[in-house]
Amino acid sequence: AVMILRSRFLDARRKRRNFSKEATEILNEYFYSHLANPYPSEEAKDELAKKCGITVSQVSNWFGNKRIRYKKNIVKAQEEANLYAAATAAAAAA
Amino acid sequence: IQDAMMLARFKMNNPMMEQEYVPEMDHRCRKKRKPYTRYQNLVLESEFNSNSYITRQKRWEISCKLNLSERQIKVWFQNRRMKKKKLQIKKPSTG
DNA sequence: GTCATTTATCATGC
DNA sequence: GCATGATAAATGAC
Repeated sequence: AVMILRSRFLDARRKRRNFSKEATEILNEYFYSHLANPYPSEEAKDELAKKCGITVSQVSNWFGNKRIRYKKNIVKAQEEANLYAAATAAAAAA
Repeated sequence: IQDAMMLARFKMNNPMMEQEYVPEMDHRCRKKRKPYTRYQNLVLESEFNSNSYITRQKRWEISCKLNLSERQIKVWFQNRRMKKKKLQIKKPSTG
């Protein structure tokens, strides 16, 4: 028996509020315009935090989540693309 | 369509997709993150409360008691110290 | 050792 | 019901 009792009942800090549309827009604009290297410097994080009205830690959190979740979607799309690629290759060979 | 172009551009050069161009793929052997139990956290927090830096001896003891590797104990204390620092910056009053 | 990350999980918003 | 922000394990650079 795996009784995984967790000490989450003391985690009242996980109070989360969505960012404003403007902030999300600014962050997304930076992310997609730096897609080849979506790792903002500390200075860039400071500026983004000021523009978005959030903390630098929140900016780091946002980019961390954005990178991993974007990559996951890309991986799924890649599998799909490979599937289609294999099908078209088989069709071409035949 | 448009996704294919974006995908191609993404795969071209991106540090996020290291597995695309790194021959030796050590990233796939990465240990899956597994949350610790309430008891494990209680023991670890208790020890951290007495000392933020754990000794080799106590690390071995706790490792046996909690069925965790010494490396996991070490990493837990490292992360816990970072957490403490972040909390102190957040609320410096009577930290 | 610190510290910015990756990744999974958690907790909430809607 | 997932999207999203925050946190907890785990890795790697330095």
